[in-house]
Amino acid sequence: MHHLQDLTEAQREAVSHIEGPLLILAGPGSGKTRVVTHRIAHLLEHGVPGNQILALTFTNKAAEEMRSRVESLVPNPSVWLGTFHRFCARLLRKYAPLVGLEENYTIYDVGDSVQALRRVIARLKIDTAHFTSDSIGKSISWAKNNLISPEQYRPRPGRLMGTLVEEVYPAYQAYLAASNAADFDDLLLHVATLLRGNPEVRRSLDERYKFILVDEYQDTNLAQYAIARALSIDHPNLAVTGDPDQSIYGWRGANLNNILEFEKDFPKVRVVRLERNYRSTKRILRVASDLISHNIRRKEKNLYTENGAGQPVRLVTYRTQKDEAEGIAAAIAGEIRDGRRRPRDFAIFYRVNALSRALEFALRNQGVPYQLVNALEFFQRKEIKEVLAYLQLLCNPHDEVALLRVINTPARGIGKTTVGRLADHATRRGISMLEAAREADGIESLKKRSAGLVRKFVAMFDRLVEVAAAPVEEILGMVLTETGYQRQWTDSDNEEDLERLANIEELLTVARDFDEHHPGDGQLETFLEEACLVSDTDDWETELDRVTLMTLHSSKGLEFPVVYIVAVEQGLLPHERSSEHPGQEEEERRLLFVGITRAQQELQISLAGYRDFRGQRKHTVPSHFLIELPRDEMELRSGPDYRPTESQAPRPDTQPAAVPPGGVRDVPLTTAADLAAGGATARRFSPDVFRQGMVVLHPTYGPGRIVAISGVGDHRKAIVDFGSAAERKKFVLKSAPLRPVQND
DNA sequence: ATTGAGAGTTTTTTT
DNA sequence: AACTCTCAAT
Repeated sequence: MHHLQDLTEAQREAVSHIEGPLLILAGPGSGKTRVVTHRIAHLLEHGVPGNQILALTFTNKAAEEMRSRVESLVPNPSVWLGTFHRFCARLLRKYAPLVGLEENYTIYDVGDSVQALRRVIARLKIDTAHFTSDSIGKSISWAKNNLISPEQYRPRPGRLMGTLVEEVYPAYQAYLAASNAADFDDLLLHVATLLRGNPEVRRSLDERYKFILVDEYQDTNLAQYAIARALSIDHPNLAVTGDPDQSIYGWRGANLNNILEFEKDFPKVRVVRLERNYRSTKRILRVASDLISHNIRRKEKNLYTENGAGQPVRLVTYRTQKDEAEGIAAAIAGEIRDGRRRPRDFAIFYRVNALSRALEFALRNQGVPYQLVNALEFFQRKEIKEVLAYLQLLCNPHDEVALLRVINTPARGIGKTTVGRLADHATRRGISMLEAAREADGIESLKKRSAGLVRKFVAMFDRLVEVAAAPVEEILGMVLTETGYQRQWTDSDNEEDLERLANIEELLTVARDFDEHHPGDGQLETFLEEACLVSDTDDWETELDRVTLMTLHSSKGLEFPVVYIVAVEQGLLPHERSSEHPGQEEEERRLLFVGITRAQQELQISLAGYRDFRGQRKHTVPSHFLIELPRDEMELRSGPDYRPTESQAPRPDTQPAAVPPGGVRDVPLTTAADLAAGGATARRFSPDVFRQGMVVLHPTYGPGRIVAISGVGDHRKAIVDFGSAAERKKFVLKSAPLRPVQND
C-alpha cells in the first residue's frame, strides 16, 4: 500500500492500525498530522466507508488542513471532519427537542452569554458588589464542562460564591431555554446528556460513526471525553492523538487525565509513541526538552532529531519594551533586506494580546508587512454583532439577547424605560419580548408615543421576515436598508465610521461567499452557526508573505523557520493569574514549550528590563523559567543590539501592513471605460460594479437605490428602490440597463 | 431619549 | 491606554 511508504516504523504502526483503541503520543514536529491523514486514507482503502469515520479537531483550521491532506491522498473522502463544537451543533439541530430546544435554536457566543447572564443577575436582584458577573459565568462554565447540570450543582459549604452560583445557574439556564439558545458549553453538555439519557440515540450514533479520531486529545474536557466515550462503546475504534506536554487549555476545562489515563479506560489499547522530531534543530529541541522536564505531571518522553545542531538559541535582554520591539523589527527588516529571509519565515509570539501593539508599531515603522492573528475577531465587532443580531432574531424569534441588541439599534427612540416595560409585560404574560412588542398597543404602562415607535419597529421587522428565506446576502442587504443601519454612517468622514462601513462591506462579501457555497434557500441557520463558531486562527493565511504575530496559545500546531518569543517575564509568563492554582504553573511552562517547539531553524527568547503596564512603566523580573534552560545551547545578549540607524530609520512611505479582518479582497472598481461607455451607449456594466446601498440610474424609472443584492456571476441580481412612487424592482445585473451614479 | 463628559475599572489564554 | 459605566445636560 503506497501510504505506508516513506514512513518510519512507529508511524507505520499507527497508520496501519484498523480496529480497536489507539493512542498516539506525538511529540512536537513528529509528523502527527501526516500519520492521522494517512491512517484515514488507509482505512478508506481497506473498505471502511467514509461516512463511518468521524474526525474531531479543536480548530476549523486544523480540520481544514486535515481535509485537504486527506483529499490529496484519496479523492472525495466522505469523512465527517470538523471541530467538536461544530459536530455537536449539527447533532443538536436534529435532536434539539430531546434537550428542551427547538431545531432553530441560536448559538450564543461569549458576548451573547455574558449579556444573558447580566440580565439574569439583574432580574434576580443579586448584589454583585463582591462578585462580578464574569466570575459567576466562569463558575457556570466550569460546571457545564464537568457535566454538572443546574439541578445537580451543589456549592461547597461555606462558599459564598457557590451559593450564588447555585441560584444563578438554574435561572441562567432557564433564560437560555426561553430564548431557545445554547451557549458554547451547552453544545457539548447537551450532546453529552443526550447520549447518556437516550440509549437508542447513543446506539445509533455509535453505529453510524464506527471509527472516531480525536486530535489534541490532551485538551479535551470531561464533556468532550464523555461524548467520545459514548460513541465508542459498541465500536471501540477510538483513536486519539495528543501530547500531554502541549496541554494548554486547562483553564477551559481541559482535563489532562483524559490522556494520561487513556490506557486505563481502554486496557487493550495500542500505544504508539512518535518521538522523532522532523521540525527543529538539535539545539532548539534540547532547550525545549530541558524546560519541560521540570514538569512533574507528565509522561516521560525522549525527543530526538536527526536535524543539524543549528545556531544557538538567543536569549536577549532589552532595556525597554520599545527597545525590544524595535530590536526585533530591525533584525527582521535586515534579514529581509539582505534577501536571506522572507517575511513569512518569521513569527512573533507573546503571552497576552496587549503585547502586540509595540511590535506592530515597530514593524510598521520598518516597513515590514505583518499579519496579526486577531484577538478581537471580526465577528465580535460591535457593528457586525448588531447586524447579525437581526439575522439571529429572524431565525429564532424567541432570542431575547438578539432582540435587546436590535430593538434600539440604530437609535429609534425605544429607550430603557420602554424596554423595561415590554420586558415586564413579557414576563407577566409568559411570552417572548418580541411577542410583547406586538402587543405594545395593549400595554397600559406604555406611553402612546413609545407604543407607536414599538409598533413601527415590529412592522419593520415583519418586512424583514418576508425575505428570511432569501440568500443571506439579500437578507443582510434588506436589514441594512430597512433599519437605516448603513445610512447612519455613509456621509461620515469620521475614521471609525469608515472602518465600520468597511466591516459591513466585508460582512456582505462573507455572505456572498457563503451563498455561493450553499445554494438553496433557508441557509440562514447554517450561516449563523459558521459565524459564531469561527476562531481567530481560522483566518490566518498561510500563503501571505507577512510576519505572523500571535499569542502562544494560537501558535499551537504551526511551525515557522524563525520564532521570536517576547516578554518572558515573571507575571507575564508565567502569568500572574496562574499563581492562584498550583497546577497552572506547569501549564504556563507547557505554553512556553509549545512556543519554543514551533521554531524550525532559529529561536530568540527575549525580555525587557522595563515594561509599560496599564499606562505606567514598571520594572520587570525575568521569568524563572529562564533558569531552567540549558545555557550551553544558548547565546546571551543584552540589547539593544540595534538602535535604528540612519539606513534603518523609518521609511516615509510604509506599506499597508495589517490585513483587514477576514483577509484581503480585491474590490472591483468601475473603470474609466465603464463610465464613459455607460452614458453614451447601451453598454452594460459588470455586475461586480454594483454594491449594496449604491445609487443607480435606470432609463425609465430614473434614479434609485440598491436595497439588496445577491447571487453569483451572471445571475447576480439587485433589488432597486425608485422612491415612493414606483415599486421596488428586481434586476438581473448582467442585462439590466442600470448604471451607477457618481454621487448621491 | 440621547448625548457627552468624567469617573472608574480593567487584562490571559479561546471553542 | 482603552474600555465601560454613570450621571447630568439637552
